[in-house]
Formats: sequence, structure tokens, C-alpha cells
Amino acid sequence: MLSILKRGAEEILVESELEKKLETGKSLRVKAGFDPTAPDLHLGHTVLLNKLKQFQDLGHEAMFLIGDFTGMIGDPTGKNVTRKTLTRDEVDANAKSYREQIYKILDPEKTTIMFNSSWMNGMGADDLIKLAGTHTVARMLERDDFDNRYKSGQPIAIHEFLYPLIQGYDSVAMKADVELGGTDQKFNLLVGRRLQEIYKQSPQIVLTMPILEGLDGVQKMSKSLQNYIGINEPPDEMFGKIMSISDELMWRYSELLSFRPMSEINQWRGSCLKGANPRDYKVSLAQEIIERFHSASAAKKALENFEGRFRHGALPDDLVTKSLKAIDSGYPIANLLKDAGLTSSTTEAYRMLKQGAVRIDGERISDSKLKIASGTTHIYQVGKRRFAKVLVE
RNA sequence: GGAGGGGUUCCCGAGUGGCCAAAGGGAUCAGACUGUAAAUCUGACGGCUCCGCCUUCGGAGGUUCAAAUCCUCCCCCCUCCA
Repeated sequence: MLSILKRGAEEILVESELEKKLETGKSLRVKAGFDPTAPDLHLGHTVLLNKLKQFQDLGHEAMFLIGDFTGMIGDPTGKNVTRKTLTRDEVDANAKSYREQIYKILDPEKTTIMFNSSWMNGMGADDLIKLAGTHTVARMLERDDFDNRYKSGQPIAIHEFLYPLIQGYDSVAMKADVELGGTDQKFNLLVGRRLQEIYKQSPQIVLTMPILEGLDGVQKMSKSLQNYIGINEPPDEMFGKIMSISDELMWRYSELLSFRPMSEINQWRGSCLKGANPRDYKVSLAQEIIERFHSASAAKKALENFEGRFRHGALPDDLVTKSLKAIDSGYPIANLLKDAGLTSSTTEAYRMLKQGAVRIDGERISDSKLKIASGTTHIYQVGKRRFAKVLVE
């Protein structure tokens, strides 16, 4: 049982305490907090959700906390110090969107969604000052990113110090037995532990999960870095992106994202060492993930499309036709590429043409002066992944 | 409140009157090679009605034939002192 919970985990503080809590046989209250602003989940977020699910499957209570109050501060971990305050309506809309997404992994019956505004809004200034009094500035500066920012001359606003305190207080209010978080949350999670002690509760177990690397394999998966796989992305996109990750990264993804037992994954690994093509296992992983967020048939279809397109050079056949109105003597190719959304500017379109990245119906073209006659429909391609079927009216 | 340093194209970071759309690195994109992998090599990397033109260097004015570079005011950040 413990081995399932330990899978992929970076650190468990304190493991022996977790064992003890598990031995009581009671259903544990497991907390995982999320920002109210990012309702577009990607696979990086699911690392934590998967862990939450494991607890859930073992009969524990999953508490999904939406930090709508802390959202006003903005986690100092990020670059943006200032963050726009969300309205109640926006928070509700985001919560709804969360619900739709997380239930692809979590069991709705066994999940409680909470908002920290529900206790924070009722906290008076006196209580807040008392809370602030539990920690010193020196202690706050122990936190890596505060320390880095302080040393490198980056600004730190005072209210940012409140973030860890409030997040920690959430654990008190929720009476959490366990809190899950990314490794970058370790400090905040430990504050929760300490606060629970101060508020005379049994301190929560802190379980940190690694931050999933993005497609580049180096930086963390995040929307702003454009290296993510969103859980609402179309199957073909997901497939392509998973196939594009490095072999090294694939094992990490398998451990953190697959629900297959570790023994099976280790077996895969073994056979790759003996010469099997990692590509084939990558396909299996991609299939599993697409099944989870779409369906088995969608996964199969994505594989077929992929094989067709990249092994046999076929063009996608399921493109929606866009129509563009021709300007008298025909549509200049550069404008067409831009207007069809294949390039972000005509300048880029010219570049792509020059670099031999543009194909029409599979035929490479480089004439940047080309005009497309009206009344024709072609499939336009830029690079390996960008396609559009366009009718010029 | 005082003294000093700084805000440059997606990011870091050169550039201190013309040769600057702005060095170099990173990221990204494309081509080659492949397993649409990684690594590597090559090239591109503000925009447009694209062999020419237009708009950028915190903001607003000004000096000059000419400014990212000089002057004035403003905004923001950092360091030290109090």
C-alpha cells in the first residue's frame, strides 16, 4: 500500500508518521491546492491529481482546494507579482471548469471541492496579524525563491509573505492529514505542518511530487512556455506531442502519468535496453493517455492518423475547409497562409516559403509571388504539423 | 528623507549621436538526418501591399540634417544610509 503511494514521490515528510496514520485504518483527509486562475489543465497538473487518485482508490478523502482567496496574492513562485483579482463569477466559472476536467481522473463521489475564501473571508485583521506573528522574516527568507529574489535584487512585496502563511492555515481549517504538492511547494507545505502544531492539531504529512518537465525535457511543463500537453487537446495533437518527447523523458512520463504498475514499466525499460525500439512503448503510453482523456476509439484513430501521415506521408483527410475571399486577381500565397492561421504574419509566411517549408497538396512550393486562383480548394501545409484546407472563393 | 545604480526586440544581455531592426546567448521555427525521439549540422527569427516601405529600445516632450544613445519632466525597479 505504501509502495503505491510512494511511486514517483519526491519526498515524504515524515514517512514514519504516514505509516502510522495509515495503520489506524481511518480514512485520511488528503489536501491538494490549486490556483483559481488556470482552469486549462495540462499533464503537469495531473501528476498531483494522479497521486490524489491513488489515495482515493485506497479509501481516503480527496480534498480539492481552490485557492480563490490566495489567488488575490498570486503565488510568489511565479514570475508575476501582481495578479488581477478575480470576481466571484470568474472563480465560480473556473471551479466549474476544474470540475469537468479533474473528474476525468478523480472519482466525483469521493472528492470534496473547497474554497479557501470560505474561511479566509471571515478572518479578521487581528487573526491575520496573529497568523503573521507565527513566522519571522528570516524564516520566510529561507524559502528558495524568496532568497534568490532577495539576493538578486528582485522585488518582494510584503503581502507575498502572507501566501505561505495562508496556504498553511488552509491545512488548519481543513484539518488535513496529508497535503500533496509539487516540490516547489515544499516550503509552503511545511508551513502548514508547523501551523497545525501551533493550532494544536496533528501535523499533516507532506508529500511532494516532482515537477513534470515539458516537451523540451528541461523546463517545467507550463502553458506560458508552450511546452505542455493540455488534457483537452484533440487526440491527434496529444499523440503527436507525446511521440515527440525524448526517450529519456518517456520513462519519467511513464512513471508519473501512466496507471500501469511500475513492474510493467520496468519490464519495458528492460527490453529497450536489449534493443527494442522505445518508439513502440511511447505509442502505448500515448494510447493510454488519450484513452483517459478521450476514448479508446479516439486513441486508435489518432494512432492510425499518425501512422498514415508520418510513415506514409499521407495528408490528413479530416480537415475542416476554411473559405477565404479572393482579392480580384487571386489570393497571394503569403496572405493566404497567414489568413488561414498557418503563420502568424505574412513575413513569417515569406520566410517559410523561402525555407522550403510550404507545401500545397503535398507538393513543395517556394514561389513567394504565387497567387491562388479563386474557385480552388487545396490542402496547405507549413512545416510538419501545420495543415489547413482552404477554399478560395 | 539622502546617495548611487538600472529599465533595450519572447527571455537574458551588448550597444552611449549616424555603418542599428539593434552584437552574443537562450527559447522558438524551418530544412537535412531520424523513430515527427534525442544529439548534430544549416538557416531564419518586428511588421507590411516584401528586392522597397513602415513601426520599435520604460512614458511624454525637446535638441539635431540624424537619437536606443544628448537634454527636461514623469513612471517603475534595485542597492546602501537614515
